[in-house]
Amino acid sequence: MVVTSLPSPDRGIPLPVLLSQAGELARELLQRQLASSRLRPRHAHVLLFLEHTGAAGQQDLLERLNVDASVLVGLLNDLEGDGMVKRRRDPADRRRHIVTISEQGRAAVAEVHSSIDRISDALFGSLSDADRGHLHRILVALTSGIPVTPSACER
Amino acid sequence: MVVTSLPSPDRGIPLPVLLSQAGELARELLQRQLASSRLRPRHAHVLLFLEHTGAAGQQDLLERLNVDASVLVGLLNDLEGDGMVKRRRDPADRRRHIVTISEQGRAAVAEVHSSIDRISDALFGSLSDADRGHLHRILVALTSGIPVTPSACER
DNA sequence: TATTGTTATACTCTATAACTATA
DNA sequence: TATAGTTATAGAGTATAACAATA
Repeated sequence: MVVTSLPSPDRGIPLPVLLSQAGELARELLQRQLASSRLRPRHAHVLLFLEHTGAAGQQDLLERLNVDASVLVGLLNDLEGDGMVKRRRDPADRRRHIVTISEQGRAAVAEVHSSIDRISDALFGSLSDADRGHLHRILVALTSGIPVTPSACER
Repeated sequence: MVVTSLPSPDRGIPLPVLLSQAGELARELLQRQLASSRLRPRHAHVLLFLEHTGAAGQQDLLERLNVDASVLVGLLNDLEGDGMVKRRRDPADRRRHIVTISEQGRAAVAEVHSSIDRISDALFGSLSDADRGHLHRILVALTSGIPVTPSACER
């Protein structure tokens, strides 16, 4: 008997695919948990980033959050309309907007942390503290590599 | 001086948010790497799942891949149109479709593995083998919990 | 001429509801 | 009556391109 194609060894679901699927899972839970507020996951990301940077230019934000400039404009319009962030011109370079988080924004981000604590249990409840630590350390390493340069994966 | 609101302790970016962002990163790289073929990430997910199950009902697929039934129909139409999967009625329950992967589908999924190997290096190149192992084990644990029950995160 | 931010628009992805056929 | 699959359609999310202001 001639075997025309070798049976492919089952390598299982590859790591990047698992990561993508787990990320969707986390995003979905977060979205559902935030639904009661008027925040979507991206809004939460902006607030969380501003919480520990205090202020940032829009370029910084879109690079770190990996969103398009036009998308960020919409997010900031929403957040500014609700008084959670403020935009002001950078005196040193009047093209730039410096985005800051307001007191109201800090209050909202505290709620976000509470929401996230709840889904953390649902997501990571089965993980040991050590595993949570591992995961956190690894993900920080991965996401600190953002933004993705298009050339990063071209052969 | 009266402090009207306590300075919120910076807890950093929470784990579910990091996971969501890392997942988007992986998804984006995968999408870019698959762009040369006619496959999108979801198509690849279907093929990868069928590769190691051989055959599955559409209900199994949509639960495992966490996609809507109508979305799955479109994906399978694409894949079947390209001869990568086949649908046949389940004789035991003629409502069900049993989906199988074809030889051509197995060839395509081999290409997918190659594509993924390339982005794996870009994504996880900075990680030790031990960390990759940790991550794999943890993500398998997380994604095996799919599907998400809506009640899972409701207080 | 390049960069920051904005707007308008088109495209993709996904979810919802109604439908067919089988059980 | 309930379930598997399909279709059509609307909504959300995102990217693209043209623009204004500033460097």
